Amino acid sequence: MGKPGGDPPFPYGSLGKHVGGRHYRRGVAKRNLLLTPVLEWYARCARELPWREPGATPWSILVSEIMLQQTPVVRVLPVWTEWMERWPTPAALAAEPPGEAVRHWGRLGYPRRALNLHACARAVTELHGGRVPADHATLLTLPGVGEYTAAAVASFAFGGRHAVLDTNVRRVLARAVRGEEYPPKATTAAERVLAESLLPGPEDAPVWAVAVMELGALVCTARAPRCADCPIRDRCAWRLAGKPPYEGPARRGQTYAGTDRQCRGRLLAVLREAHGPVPKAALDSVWDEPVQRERALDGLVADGLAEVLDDGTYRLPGGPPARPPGTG
DNA sequence: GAGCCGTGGAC
DNA sequence: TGTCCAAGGCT
Repeated sequence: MGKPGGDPPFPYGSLGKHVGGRHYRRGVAKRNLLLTPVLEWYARCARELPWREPGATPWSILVSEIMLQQTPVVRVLPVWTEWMERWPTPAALAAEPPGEAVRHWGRLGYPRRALNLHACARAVTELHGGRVPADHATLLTLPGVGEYTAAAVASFAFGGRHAVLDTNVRRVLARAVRGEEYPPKATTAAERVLAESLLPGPEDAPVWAVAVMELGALVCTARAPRCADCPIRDRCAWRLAGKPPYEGPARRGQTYAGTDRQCRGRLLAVLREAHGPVPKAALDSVWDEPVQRERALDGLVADGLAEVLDDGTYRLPGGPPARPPGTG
């Protein structure tokens, strides 16, 4: 079986410790002029995050990526740490009922990701010999793993060469290359082509990916970019154009109060914090509007985030915690 | 492709 | 206060 979580042939933890490209950038292909300044900046300014350390396993990196979907790093850190202590391998999580993943998801948001991660653990255990797949196409078959996450895991856990196109990278490229303040609402083919064209050689591709993401997260931020601290400010098309404001349709517009989402969140919080099945009255007490409440509750059950018992009580799916022998 | 899926911090 | 945003994915 090998080491828990699998042996990463590529150490994510070494990403910040070299500024590479010595060979490839001498090649004839169109050079990525952003590569050297971004890599140097990353070596100097990258955050120290536990999933980037040398001891990180493919499993721990996969967990971090899914937790980080639409969720800030500072909120992921404590939950990721607890998960890694509790479930250091896919097999450890796979041995639990899915409800335990949901319970220990806490308030990270989008709790179906907890269910996805549990399903990932079982798929890895039952279909892939207990090891997180290294191949991008195989990663894509895992629940909750889409284009971005597959590229990120293949790149950061296994050293693959992929365009890793998250919201940070899209924003950096929109500004630096296209000269626009924000990228389009949905990822376009043009963005993928651009990201592919900027990919350095195999040796540098993973560092480049994490470095551009980090630049977007720390410097080239959505609201108040710190252009004075930017390693590519002299090449940034948007800054050189005088930072023209975003033109286009409003990019958001979702209220939250009173939505089904808020209702689902309230209901699930009750189940998470309970240590056993809860009577329906306990759920009724956290949301006044009955039609919406029933719809939301049915939705949670349909999504596999809750289940009804024969006596009409509700709980997280799959029963109580599985206690190891002798610890009850 | 648009809408949906949580939560909390910043401004 | 309300709005925007945070390492997306799925239907």
